[in-house]
Amino acid sequence: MDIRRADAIADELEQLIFSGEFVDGDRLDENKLASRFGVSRTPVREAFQKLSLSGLVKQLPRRGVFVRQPGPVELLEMFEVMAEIEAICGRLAAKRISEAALKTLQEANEECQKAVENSDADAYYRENERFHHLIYQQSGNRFLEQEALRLHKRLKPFRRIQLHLRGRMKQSMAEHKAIVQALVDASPEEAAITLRDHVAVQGEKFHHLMASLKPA
Amino acid sequence: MDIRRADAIADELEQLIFSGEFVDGDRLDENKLASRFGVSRTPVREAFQKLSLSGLVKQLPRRGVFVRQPGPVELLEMFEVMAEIEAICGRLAAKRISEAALKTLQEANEECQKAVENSDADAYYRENERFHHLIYQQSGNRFLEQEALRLHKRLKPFRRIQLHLRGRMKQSMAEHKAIVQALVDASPEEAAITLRDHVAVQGEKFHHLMASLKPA
DNA sequence: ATTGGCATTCTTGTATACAATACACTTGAC
DNA sequence: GTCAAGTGTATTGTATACAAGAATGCCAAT
Repeated sequence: MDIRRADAIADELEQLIFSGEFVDGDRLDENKLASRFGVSRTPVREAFQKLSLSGLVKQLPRRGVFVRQPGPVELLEMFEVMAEIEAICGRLAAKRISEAALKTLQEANEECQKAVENSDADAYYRENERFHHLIYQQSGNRFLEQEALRLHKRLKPFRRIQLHLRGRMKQSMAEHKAIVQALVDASPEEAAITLRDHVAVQGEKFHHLMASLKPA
Repeated sequence: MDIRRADAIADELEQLIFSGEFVDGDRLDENKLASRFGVSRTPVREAFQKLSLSGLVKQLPRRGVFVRQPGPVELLEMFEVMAEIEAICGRLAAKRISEAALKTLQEANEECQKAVENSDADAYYRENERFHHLIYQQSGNRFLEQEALRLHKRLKPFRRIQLHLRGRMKQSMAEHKAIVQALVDASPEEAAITLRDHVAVQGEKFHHLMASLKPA
């Protein structure tokens, strides 16, 4: 086990919420979770603190903690913000990216391409993530990078779903090409726009997907 | 005292760090703070969790928690992000702001003007905050609003300092006018640019201030 | 039958006790 | 005299014990 169990438990709980074991509105029982993880309530409570700050759970005083999954509206809002954040990263990266990083970015993109050809969704997902993280990094603003990573992580489970939509991976690749081109050309506004659209479309796809599932 | 002392302690510690009682690198002693607040270590530790997630302190496992004030570089990065976030709020608000909110915004701005005429820095600070919060709100994106508020709060102690620079309030007012005009005109890009510059200049001013103080 | 009040029980929030690790100081050897 | 190793102390991390508030169920009254 880890040195600091409270942190490990926070991660595990996060996974459990992402995986759907706990859904919106569920109360997280301190005692049950404590015995489940084989620890006392103390580290479980410390984990709750962390989760509540990330927004995954909500603490009602003297009532307990409840998992709080974003609804369709909030999700759309989050994707909108993600799109804008990535646009900022792109705008700054276009001005600041190094030649070496540009090369690495192109490599990551080629790996994406290969994954598309092999219809390997997992590989695509992995390389796509690397692609985006590189752009965050090349914004040259560590604070921005951290914020982007935070939000990216938060949207992870929702982004994954819409990857399996027909033709999405191919379309996404075309968008990547445009993004790389903008960075090569060192045109900040083009990079911002292409990245914004690239992410915004994810939000919209997801929204459509939700809408088509809801009436059922 | 409050019902939930851990939260109250988190707030108090935040204030203590902002006020400068604890400076960068200081170790926060659980026992000392516990007896200082008249509680046990438990609520103090819970408060630490919160603070570490906001980035005000850093937890080294088995070593303790240390206050972590951003250095000049990180501060500049944070202001850069704040500028971009506000630009986004402005762009969206220009499209979505209601007539009523526009009126309220103009009122807040007039209060700012009065404060400038009276050389009332406190009043200016208060109304300026209201002005910006209104724009966050009128972005029509609650999630974005929350994020903007979070960062705004984080930068509070640093923004306050540079308000006392000569002529800053007057210049700031001119910028406010341009922002309001852009929102009235419903021109998203103009709103984005004016807001970005308005905030970015704060970061630069602060940076200059720091630079002029550092050699001492 | 439904509603209001009381009591019981369960859960959260805090305090204290215990365990384990890191730091400091001392002591001894080279 | 300096460095290293070991012991002791202090501090963190976890478990348990206790206190206070909230939820639930039961009983009575309308």
